[in-house]
Amino acid sequence: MAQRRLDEFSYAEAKPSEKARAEALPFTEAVAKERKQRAFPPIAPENLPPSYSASATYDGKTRKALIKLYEPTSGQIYFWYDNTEHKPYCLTNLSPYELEKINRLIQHPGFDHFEIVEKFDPLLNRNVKATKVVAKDPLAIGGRARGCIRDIIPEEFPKVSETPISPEEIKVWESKIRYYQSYIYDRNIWPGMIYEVKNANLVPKALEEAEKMVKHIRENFKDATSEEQQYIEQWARLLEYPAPKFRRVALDIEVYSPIPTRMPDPREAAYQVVCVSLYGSDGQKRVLLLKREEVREGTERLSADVTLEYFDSEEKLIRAVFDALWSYPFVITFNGDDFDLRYLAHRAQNFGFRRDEIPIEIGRRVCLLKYGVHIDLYKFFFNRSIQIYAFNNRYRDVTLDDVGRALIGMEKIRLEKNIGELTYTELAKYCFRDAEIAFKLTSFEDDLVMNLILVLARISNMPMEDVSRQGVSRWIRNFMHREHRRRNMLIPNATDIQATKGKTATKAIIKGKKYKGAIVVEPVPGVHFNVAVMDFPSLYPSIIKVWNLGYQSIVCPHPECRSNLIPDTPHWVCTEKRALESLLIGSLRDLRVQWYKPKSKDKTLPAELRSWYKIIQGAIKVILNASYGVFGAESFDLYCPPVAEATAAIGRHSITQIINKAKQLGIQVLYGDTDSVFLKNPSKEQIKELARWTEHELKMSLDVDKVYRYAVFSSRKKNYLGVLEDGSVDVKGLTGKKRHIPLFIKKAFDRMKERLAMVKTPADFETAKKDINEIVRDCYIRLKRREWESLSELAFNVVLGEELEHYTKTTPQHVKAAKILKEGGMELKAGDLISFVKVIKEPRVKPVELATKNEIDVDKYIAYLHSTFDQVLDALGLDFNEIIGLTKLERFM
DNA sequence: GCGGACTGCTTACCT
DNA sequence: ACAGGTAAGCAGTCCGCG
Repeated sequence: MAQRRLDEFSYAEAKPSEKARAEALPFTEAVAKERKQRAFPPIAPENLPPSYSASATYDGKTRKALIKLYEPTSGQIYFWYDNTEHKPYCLTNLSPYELEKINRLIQHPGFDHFEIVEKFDPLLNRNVKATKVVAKDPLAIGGRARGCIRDIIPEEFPKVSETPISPEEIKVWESKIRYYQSYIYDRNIWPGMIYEVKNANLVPKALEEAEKMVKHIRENFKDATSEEQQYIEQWARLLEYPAPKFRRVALDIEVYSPIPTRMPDPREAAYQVVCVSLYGSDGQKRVLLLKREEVREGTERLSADVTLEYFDSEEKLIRAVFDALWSYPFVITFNGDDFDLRYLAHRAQNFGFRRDEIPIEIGRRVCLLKYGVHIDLYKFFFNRSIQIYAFNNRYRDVTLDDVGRALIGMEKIRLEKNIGELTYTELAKYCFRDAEIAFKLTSFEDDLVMNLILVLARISNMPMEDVSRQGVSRWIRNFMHREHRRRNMLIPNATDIQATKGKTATKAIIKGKKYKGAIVVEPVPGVHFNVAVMDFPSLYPSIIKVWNLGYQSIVCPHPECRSNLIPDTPHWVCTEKRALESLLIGSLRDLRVQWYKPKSKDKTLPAELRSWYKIIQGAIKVILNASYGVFGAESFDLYCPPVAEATAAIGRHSITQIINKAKQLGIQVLYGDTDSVFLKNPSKEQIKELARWTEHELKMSLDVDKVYRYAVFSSRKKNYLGVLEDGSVDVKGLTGKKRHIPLFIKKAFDRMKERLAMVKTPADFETAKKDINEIVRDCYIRLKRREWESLSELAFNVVLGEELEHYTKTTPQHVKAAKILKEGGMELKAGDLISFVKVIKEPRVKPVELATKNEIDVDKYIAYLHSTFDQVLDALGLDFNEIIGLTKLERFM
């Protein structure tokens, strides 16, 4: 099969045009002048070469939806305005005749007209007539101000109705969808995909190579139903079209602060912007410095390719920064929404800049750009799903320093002085480094982050700004909404889904939870050689697919479906109509498991394509991982707890059946959690038979995920250690891997881990045990003798989960330490990491920087060492106290 | 008035 | 603002005990 390379598409490679080349030149007056002359808005010409729909928004001036197109050859953004007279609307079950009686509606300045439409109601399972209430602008439908159309209808109609009617009977649908989203659903515009402007119309650009691939992929799914194939094709198209090179600049600003520990308030913007760094993908590396009398020139230099520009007025400096913000299609910041861009915008306002001179649109929670697309990496990396599933928890604090260190091995420059006391070059270096880290966070591994955002924008149908800021439940909601519109289905209100399908029936094990979750099998303690771990790839998405789960299909209105019961629940599921979720999630799962995952590991493919496939499969993984949970999340627009409950129940049922079958086949099951079984020394035939049986009986695949040379189980669930064939060690749940424990203990644990990795046979264990004894004893003795390198090795590092005042029920140790820090004048907020050591004196804890060697409560640390090692020692037949006892003897001798 | 048993809170982890 | 299940340590409470 012929594989195409991404760069075979000529426009995918940025070939600098004359204009783009000018961008790469050092900053000159001429360049500045040319930029100032650039027209705004940059309206797309009658005919525009292939461009990416990077963003969508509503333009208040023209009252039109607006698509921001990124043309990668020139590296410019072009605006394409709607030319189809599309208008904002919502839907209601009242007739135009009834609605006409509502004076406040008819006289609303934003009201336009009514239309009668027929839609499929997924809760009633039939077509219904509805009235489309069309407005002149989006705020008329549902603005923040009171008195918008969506509120007027249920408020006023009971007053004017001839027959009594309660507000609950009056339905208003789809009034909370953002207008530009509504627009791109209705006009079938796919964010992140490629379009041309032809005769002023926006036309999708078909790429022959990509289409060939899409067809090829579809043909690989012969067993799927034609409906499923259609969806597989739709997803594959979104994923196969190439990504552009993103011309972009990373920006970071430094502001003078009279109180060095306090961040200046970006809403007041009361203090000077003293330095701004710009790090561009086009090679421009600029540091803009404000000349100040008190500052000396430093002796350190920045590298030769960085230009230092000095400004005698702050206003001019800000204008120079704004020039960049008017010209780059993508702007990268770390926390720009809440600081950098917000500060610059307000500072400019304070200077009296005209509105049209400021390139920033200040929102309540975000700061967007009038010209290009602003990506705030803080928001992106803060996203839990991104943190856990896309980056495997490699960073822990969402700070530029920690994310930079974890992902690209770059740290912030540590300052020993306050911003106000730095020399020019110290300041420049510090500020420039931040911009450099921010930029490189988007460029490492072939622009992984930019491409990931692009892929997610395509899957979720969201502008790049939104997808990079919002959570996974919004991504899923949006592609669900899009499909409702595409199929002419009414998008139900959350309250109506809940009223018809809201009840759960199982009892959760954890107090306060809504329903029962997964099964964890009691482990068989001890050391076991040759352990095969078999699991269901994407169990819950598979269940959603195979069992046709969705809010429509669960507890459907058909009497004949009532016997199609879900095990362990009173719920039944529809046998007649395929649920949207089942199709969308199921097809996405199949595509990942059967296509993108294997392709991302296929060494015969070119490296560049492989890395693109890696990004794709990672993006799908993030979405699939959340696809079950969202149904149990109240915040999700299609919240439907019985769907989540059913999914978990089928999961329990499936794994229970596997365990029974395994036993029946004579395989010992050592452990299992949710979707996995750990099998002791199974034969090839046994594995094959179990997989065959599962495929046949459960209609789901069961794979060998990995084989441990040996695994060590304690008696605790979610706690084990496994050594793979290649000698790498999986540690799961053990205290020794938890990130809050003192480094001192962690180091000893890691030594033990390394030693265990060397064990190949049961016989090897004997010497290994002796060495492990030694490791534990050594650690114990060093603690007793207070021989540690520094106190920070003894620090527990615990995240402050809440604001300090919020701890009212109890005062945990890290909060006690935090309170001591606060007394010393430290500013602390939720999310901060507290480092403390355990000391003898009340309150038994102290922030690490305030403690001294002799006040350490050594016995507490020994107790902690004990419990940490016990998790492994008891499985190895070793005893902590015996190890320590030996030591006592030795010390006597 | 004290200590052990117990519950609840909090964090970090697993799938 | 995806879910529930598990481990661990500590804070706080209750109850019995002449």
